[in-house]
Amino acid sequence: MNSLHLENASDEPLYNIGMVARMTGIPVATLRVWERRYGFPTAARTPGEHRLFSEREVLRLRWVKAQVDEGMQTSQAIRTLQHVQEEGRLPDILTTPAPARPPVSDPSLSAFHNRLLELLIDSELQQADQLMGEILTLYPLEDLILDVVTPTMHDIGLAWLAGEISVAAEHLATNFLRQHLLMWMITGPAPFDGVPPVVLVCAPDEWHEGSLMIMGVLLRRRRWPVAYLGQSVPLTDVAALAEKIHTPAVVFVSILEKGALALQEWPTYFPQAAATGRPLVAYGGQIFVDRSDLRDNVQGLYLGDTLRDGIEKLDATLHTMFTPRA
Amino acid sequence: MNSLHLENASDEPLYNIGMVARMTGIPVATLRVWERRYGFPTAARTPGEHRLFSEREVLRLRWVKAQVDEGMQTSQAIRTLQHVQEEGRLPDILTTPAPARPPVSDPSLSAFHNRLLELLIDSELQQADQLMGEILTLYPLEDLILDVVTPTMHDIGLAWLAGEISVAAEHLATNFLRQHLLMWMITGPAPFDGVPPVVLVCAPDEWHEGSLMIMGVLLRRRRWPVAYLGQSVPLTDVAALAEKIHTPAVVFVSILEKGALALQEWPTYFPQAAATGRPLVAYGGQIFVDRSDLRDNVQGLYLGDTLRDGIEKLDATLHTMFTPRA
DNA sequence: TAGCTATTGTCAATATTTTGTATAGATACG
DNA sequence: CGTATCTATACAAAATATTGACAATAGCTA
Repeated sequence: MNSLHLENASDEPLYNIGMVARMTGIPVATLRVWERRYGFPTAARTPGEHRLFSEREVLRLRWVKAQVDEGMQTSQAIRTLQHVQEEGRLPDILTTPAPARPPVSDPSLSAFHNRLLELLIDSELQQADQLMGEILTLYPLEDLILDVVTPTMHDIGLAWLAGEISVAAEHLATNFLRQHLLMWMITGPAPFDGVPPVVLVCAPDEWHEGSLMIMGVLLRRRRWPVAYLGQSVPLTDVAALAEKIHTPAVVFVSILEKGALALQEWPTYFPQAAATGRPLVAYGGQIFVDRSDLRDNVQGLYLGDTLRDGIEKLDATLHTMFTPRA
Repeated sequence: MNSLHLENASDEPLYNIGMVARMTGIPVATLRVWERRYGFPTAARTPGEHRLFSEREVLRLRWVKAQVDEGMQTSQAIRTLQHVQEEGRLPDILTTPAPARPPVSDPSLSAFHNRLLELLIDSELQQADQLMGEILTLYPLEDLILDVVTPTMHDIGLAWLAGEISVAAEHLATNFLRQHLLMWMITGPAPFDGVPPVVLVCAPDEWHEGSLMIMGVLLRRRRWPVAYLGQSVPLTDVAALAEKIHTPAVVFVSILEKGALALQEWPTYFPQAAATGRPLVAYGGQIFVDRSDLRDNVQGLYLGDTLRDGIEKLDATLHTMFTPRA
């Protein structure tokens, strides 16, 4: 049993008011007056009536502070917080820049990964949902995806291959993760204005869309609009679509050798892109990591061996080729 | 900048007038004078008589602003909005086309369906997104799904069959709609507390999940938690999962005869459900509409010939069987 | 064309609310 | 004992509410 009880740990009364003021940047007097006027934040009391705030309350305070700093009125921010919590919606850490970004390779993220895997294998969707929400209050979405969702998807695939979980459990878990990824692909920060969407598509004869979806989400988070095609589409059709919408880039992902081989033919269908480099054609996927020889025969930008490398390289390249206006 | 999730617009009074002015670009004084002159927008009040606007009201304001920016008179835009909302019908002003006016979007659902189809076939994702947002300012999500999304999905399937659109365009359009449906399935009002999720799954050997996704969204909108399995899962596995999570109901959908025939066998795998009626087993899908004889050999609750009937019947039955606490 | 009118956004003046901060006396903590 | 925290009250700056007036525009009429 994994011993990570975030719920309990963060509800524990820990910090006195001065500490909280230093942690959040909210003056002591303000904290008190907020409590009196709005009933927020709530705090346990010592026998002598001194306030003790929990970790969770500090997070909520940070969120409210962030909203207020962005111009929202205090009462409104607190109303919104409470409304959002009643609805079970996550506060949009997604739209507001993460304050004081925690270190990237935080060991607790791998603990979250194990916990999420466990919940999904047990088909505990509601708890899994809650866990994702909690992770998002602590870490940016990008880290959640790269360090938690990606390994979890991978492990579920393995468990299914090994016959350790039923088809139903696998479908349920996969759809759970897929739903969240697809949602994140269409929500989030406003996309760059006047930029046509980047085309994301599996290689021909390729049906695994996991890493493609993740690339889609990461691109979208970095404000590139995304046209998600998903599973296997003939290269002719991709080329026609790319030309029609004037896409800045086409991204292919392949897991299987068959798809990688088919990709070698892309310049035949995109002569213009092969000659001029526009639109950008990029590719990646596990098969190119395992079989580096396959990369030699595929033109275009190789996205590197990891998703992290991939999104960095793609984002950087797009930014050098285009200068999107906000 | 605060980005509103159009899909979750609620009636909760949240935003003060200054915030609304920033969100909509309508000056504070104008908002007040509109209220005074036209009775729109409406706003709740704080104990001190300050206005509090809901998200939905912000969306309505955005819609009106868009119409005004396109040249419509303010009073007329507001009249149109109110007319549409109260009677679900267009005022004559719009049905008898104004001479030489820039085209104002026609707020009728079938018109929206055609417009959305057109945009998706042309791969105009951003415009399609905007259109869905507009529709949601005027109609509830349930109408958008049943009267716009469903026929659009259907027509895209037909266009693809007829070879009128490329595989790429079809994938793009389908994924666009799928993304929105899956998002709506995991967002929305807080689900009933303490109720295990309803299991949604395609019949065996059935790969079309369109109407299943729609049922999922509609159920979720009515606050039933949903476990979405999607495509073809063996009945054994479905039964095991259903038992494990103590689901209140299992919903099967089938489009093809093969799936409908396989469904006849479900009582073998769910002896308890067949005997006691718990969990509820319900089914539906186009094949049962076309071939009513197939219904005779499938036990369980038949959901009726339309999605509208289906959700009503399912919701009602679930409510009689269980009394969820809020 | 000139004049009248309805529509519409903006502004001004004054009163009230909201909100952060400051002060004072008492109590708790270590 | 010194410092921190408690409650309660007071106060000033910013935002909002209400009412009435006014200028610009468009459409209509004589």
